[in-house]
Amino acid sequence: MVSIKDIASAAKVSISTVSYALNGSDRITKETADRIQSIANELGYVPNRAARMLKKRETMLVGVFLTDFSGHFYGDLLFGLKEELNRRDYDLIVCSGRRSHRMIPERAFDGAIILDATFADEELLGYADRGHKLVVLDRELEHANVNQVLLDNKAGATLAVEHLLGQGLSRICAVGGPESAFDARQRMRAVRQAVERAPEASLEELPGAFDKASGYAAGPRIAEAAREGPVGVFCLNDEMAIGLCDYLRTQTSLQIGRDVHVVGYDNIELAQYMQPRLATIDYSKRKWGALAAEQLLKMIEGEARGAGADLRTVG
Amino acid sequence: MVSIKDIASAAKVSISTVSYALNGSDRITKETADRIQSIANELGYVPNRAARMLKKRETMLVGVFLTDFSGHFYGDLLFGLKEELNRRDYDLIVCSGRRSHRMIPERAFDGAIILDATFADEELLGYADRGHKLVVLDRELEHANVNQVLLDNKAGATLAVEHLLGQGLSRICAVGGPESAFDARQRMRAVRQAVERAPEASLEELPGAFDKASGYAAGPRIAEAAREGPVGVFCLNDEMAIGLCDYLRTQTSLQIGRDVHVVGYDNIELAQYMQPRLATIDYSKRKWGALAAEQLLKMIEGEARGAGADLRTVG
DNA sequence: ACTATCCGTAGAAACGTTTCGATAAACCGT
DNA sequence: ACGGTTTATCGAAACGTTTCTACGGATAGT
Repeated sequence: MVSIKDIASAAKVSISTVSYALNGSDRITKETADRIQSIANELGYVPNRAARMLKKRETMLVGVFLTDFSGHFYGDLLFGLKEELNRRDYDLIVCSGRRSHRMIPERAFDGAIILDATFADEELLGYADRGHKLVVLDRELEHANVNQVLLDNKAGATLAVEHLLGQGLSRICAVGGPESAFDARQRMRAVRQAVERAPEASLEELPGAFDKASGYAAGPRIAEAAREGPVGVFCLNDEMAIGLCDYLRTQTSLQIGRDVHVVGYDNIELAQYMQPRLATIDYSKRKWGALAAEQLLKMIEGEARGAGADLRTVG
Repeated sequence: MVSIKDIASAAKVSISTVSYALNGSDRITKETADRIQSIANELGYVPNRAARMLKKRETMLVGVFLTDFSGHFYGDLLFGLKEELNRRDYDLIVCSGRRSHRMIPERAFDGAIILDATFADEELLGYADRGHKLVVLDRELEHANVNQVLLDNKAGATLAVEHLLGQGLSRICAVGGPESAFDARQRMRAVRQAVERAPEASLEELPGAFDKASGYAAGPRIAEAAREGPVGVFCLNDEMAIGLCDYLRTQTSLQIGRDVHVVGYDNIELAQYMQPRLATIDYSKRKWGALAAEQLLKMIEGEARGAGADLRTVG
């Protein structure tokens, strides 16, 4: 593999000159710089990322951690993230699985974005304590090295319940999320408040885990409730709503939109292709991603500047 | 950040001893090794990935390149990939976008898996020429450093057409893929052959680009054809099939499954949630991913062994 | 013309590992 | 007790960069 050294000997200059030239330093005359540049191109030189990482102590890489690659949820989010990072000359890397967590302490990137239930809060705090920069998505975590990008879960869940109440439904079911999920707790709290505010509305809470299976599992209880008249169901995310619809359609003769009104949350791509189209709470995932990137870069570059890279002893 | 050096001085041994101990070499006595190990744990030592990459000239990382993160297609594939790689102690990294291509020549990973239309064949061959190991998914590319993992597109497409013919449909439409896509060409060729084999079947080919929009765009022509009796449509992938169904449902009164029979390809997750469920050609994406991983590792590790890592002059 | 200043380039150290070869101590058999 | 072998540890070089400091030559000022 051709290295800076090869260019140096080909151009009959020192390796430092090559380095300066290739990085566009004005210490080098334009002519030598151009000459070196073209020799580098000729030889097909590409800088070695590992060496640069090691020396500069920065990677220009940001990792995003997802619970899994199933992906329905993440397309737009990742798009937003990537765009914003690329604008600032960073690259995005997507990771999943417990194994890959170690890339954080190994300094494989300059910062990480966490949307991954396999990270415990304590684990994240541990990384933050050691100086790693993190952004957590829709999770509560207080630390100088952690930024949070939260959704307005309260507003969204309230909207969902009011949508159901507005259709004249007074018997509301809510299918919840895992106890550990911050956003699930926020949404459910808002549901309770919204139902309480309505004079004669009633609420039944059903357990869930944010996956299709739990929506399906909630089916029987909801079908039973629907025997006594139309019922409004708010599933705390779309996956569960889809699971529920699946149950209702295949295992009962209840009609969605008449006997049972379902509303989900997140507006995943699948939602719009359901028949009938699933009612859901939408928010801009792209913007969410861009915001997360911005928060992370603020921490990364903020420190780089703050550390006084340009301090020099004078006189 | 704590380095091997810190451990060395804490343990009052040389850094080489620490390195050997931490890597489980039998040059070091068990007692010292244990002592060093526990000191490392105490100090919270984590090896620096960049340094190790630089020195060992390997990353234990594999990159997979996708056209975009939209994701419907990739969940299971990535799962299969990741599982297989993890079994062999490699980590998986997902990348997208032209910018990130450069990570290949920069040696950011030991090999890459390409399922990304933004790579031109020549670009890939260029990398391969420089010694980078690649696996291309459903793409034809001959090179010593490139392995291909192909799908049996011919069998799948034949199955799809025969499914339609078997339902008594004799007027077949096929919505194609981009001209540059190898799998699209293979599928379309099989379609033609299958139709020709059927005595009185006719085929109409419509252009497409593997996205929902092109399925939608094919709608008017298909609706027109359906006025003269039921027609069978094979969309060369599910995305287009879904786009077509969307058109038929919203813009016409034709009934899917009666006036128009649609079959797709890939069995993406969305397919099973369509109403009615989309007929499609299924294959194991998980297995596909595992196979790709295996092919790549064979090249990577094959070379490592072949290069005689264990050759030693004796006598 | 002689020193002071500046400018372009070179030299060398450092980043954190791995690993080859060397070295000193301990062991063995006779 | 002595050479020879083994054993545990150490020293140093190397991976490919970046970047601080040094240096020599040209230019400019008086």
